[in-house]
Amino acid sequence: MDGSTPSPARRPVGVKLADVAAAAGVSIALVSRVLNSDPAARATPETKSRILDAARALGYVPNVAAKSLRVRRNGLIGLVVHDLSSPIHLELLRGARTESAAHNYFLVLGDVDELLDDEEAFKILVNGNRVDGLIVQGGHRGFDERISDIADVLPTVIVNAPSPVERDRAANVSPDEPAGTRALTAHLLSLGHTRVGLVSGPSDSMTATLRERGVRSAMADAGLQLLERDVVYADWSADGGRAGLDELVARWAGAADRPTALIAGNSLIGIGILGAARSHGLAVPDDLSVCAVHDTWINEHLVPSLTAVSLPLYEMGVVAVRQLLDATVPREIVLTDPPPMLHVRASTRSPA
Amino acid sequence: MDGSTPSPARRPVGVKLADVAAAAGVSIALVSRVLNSDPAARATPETKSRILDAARALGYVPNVAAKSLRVRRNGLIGLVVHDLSSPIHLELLRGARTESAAHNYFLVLGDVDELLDDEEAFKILVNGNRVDGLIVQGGHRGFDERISDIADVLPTVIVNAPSPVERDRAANVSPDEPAGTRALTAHLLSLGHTRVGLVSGPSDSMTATLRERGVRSAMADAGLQLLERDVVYADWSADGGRAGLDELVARWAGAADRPTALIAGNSLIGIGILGAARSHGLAVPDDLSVCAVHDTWINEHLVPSLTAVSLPLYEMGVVAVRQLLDATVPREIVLTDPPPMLHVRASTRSPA
DNA sequence: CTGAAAGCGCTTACAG
DNA sequence: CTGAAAGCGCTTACAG
Repeated sequence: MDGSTPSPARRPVGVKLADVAAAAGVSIALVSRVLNSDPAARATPETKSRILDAARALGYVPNVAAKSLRVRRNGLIGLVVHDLSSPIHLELLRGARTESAAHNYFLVLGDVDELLDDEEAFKILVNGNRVDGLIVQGGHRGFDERISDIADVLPTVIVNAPSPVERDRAANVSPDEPAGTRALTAHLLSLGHTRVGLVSGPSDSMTATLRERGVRSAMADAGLQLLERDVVYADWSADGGRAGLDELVARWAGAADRPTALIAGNSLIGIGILGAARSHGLAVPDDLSVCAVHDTWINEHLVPSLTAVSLPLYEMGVVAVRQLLDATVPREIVLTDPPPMLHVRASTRSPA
Repeated sequence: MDGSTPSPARRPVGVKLADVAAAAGVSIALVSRVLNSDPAARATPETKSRILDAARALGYVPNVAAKSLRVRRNGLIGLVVHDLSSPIHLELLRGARTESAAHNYFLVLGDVDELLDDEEAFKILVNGNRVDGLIVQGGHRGFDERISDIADVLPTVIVNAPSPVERDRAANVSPDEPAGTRALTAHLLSLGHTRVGLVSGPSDSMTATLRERGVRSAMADAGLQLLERDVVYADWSADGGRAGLDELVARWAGAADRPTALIAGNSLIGIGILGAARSHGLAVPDDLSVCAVHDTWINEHLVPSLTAVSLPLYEMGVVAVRQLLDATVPREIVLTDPPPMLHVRASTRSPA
């Protein structure tokens, strides 16, 4: 709630239960029961429809504050993410929003960094009965530590990245990360590449670790391995991808041999690699194949268009909401369905 | 509020005013006054700090439902947009979110299409005292008609596109659209182009009309004009941009002359044009300069990188929230500050 | 200045 | 089965 700020003009009070009751000539208790289709309420069909008609005629809509004060539930789910400008979070957001709507819930938006900065906002959101539950995006250095405080007081679902909270206190919903990079690696191997490099996310990121694991496992399956000198860690950004390739190219300078294909830890890194490759005079895919985790609409429009694997991020939002609303016990869910889907585009081909 | 769906486990009730009052040995009325820094409450400094200490020690956070039932205000602003996946809406969302947070308000998300489909959700959001006010994105065929219903009961700010609602009932915040395309046009003219084409948005879009007007006015200033055969209308999408260029190229087939530069109605259209140009064997910028409205991070990474003008969308979100929270009278605000900013990149150059 | 009390609009045991 | 009444946790005239 606010405190400091002037407020919008107060609205006129709307139609309330008492108005409907008066119009229908019954008690407000009965109206409440009928409107909430309480099975105990067995008013005659005629009375029932009189109530329903009156409610409709008056345009009755329950006052959400009064209702939630009574039932201790307010129809709001908090969604707390890292960075709204990433296309990744958008898919999550869309999934969560659609599923919430299907349950007549609305989504309240929070931003990790802001919540860390503004303790008051944090408390209002978490302790003020502001929301019925919270979906938080894990994998943020500073915020991960606070998740446990949240889980103390609110049903909590951590999405996107495993977090340090004990398994029985918060649910966890994440994509099958290794499966995604496994699919990318298998694709490259099937093209005939035998030496594959990785521009990973930050080395302390659990998500990055899982993705790297997928690459390693697919390589191992083929009797190959990911060489240490073919792996570099970078920010989850285009600049990170650019710096990552710069670093690899520097390593290649004195070497006899180099990878013929690169996997990017996410699509932003992939975009950065594409740009950096041009700077270094490396033609993609002729000199170097490139592919990335996350399929966003932009991949299609890059030059060359970017081969990528899509993770079920929309579904992650959907499942997170379901877990919050339906589940009785916190669970750890790895989304294996739909499986990661490979979108082959122009940035990958057989090695020269 | 929900009705149909099982709900998350009820949380234990938290610390309430009565607990603080008991701990401090005063009435709950006094606690309420001190905590809300009611100037009338002149408890001795000692009492005051006893209250404050007790509240802090117990971790008191006001119950938002009870509070809003009393004061008829709930600290929530609804933001209703067309399509969450567009980078344009994201900037608006970010601005609105940040400014809301500064006022201790949270944002509740709505989707235009979904609200049109789900009348119940619409009523809860609009009539159920769910939010204190609504920021809606104008320019949506179906939804624009509903805005007037909303403005009847809720403080309303229309952003992004002028809407048919009478000026005194809803505020209006939009960028200076003509100024944006004027800047693009002036840029092209300064490069030496004299015939400029336009792949506009839909012909029935007010935003598209305003942007077209900017092009015309800048051309007129230079004693030139935008020819009808150089204008084509398209969806606000990459596919639209692609179709737009296809159409223009078809027109050029039999013609002696054609534009040497194209302005795209938005960045998605611009991206589509870039792709279509490649298909048609047109080199950008050598054969054709291309630039667009809206500067998003992706423009930098396209090939060639895309010259664009940025509109103050973040600021639009900020101003919309301020208008909602502070203003006493609905206003029509055209954002002239910051002015549209031109980002010159590789997609524009002097004609051959 | 402070406290007791009313009341915001609902739901839900509890009687009848 | 239905209604009268209590109560959810606050704020705010109204007395004192």
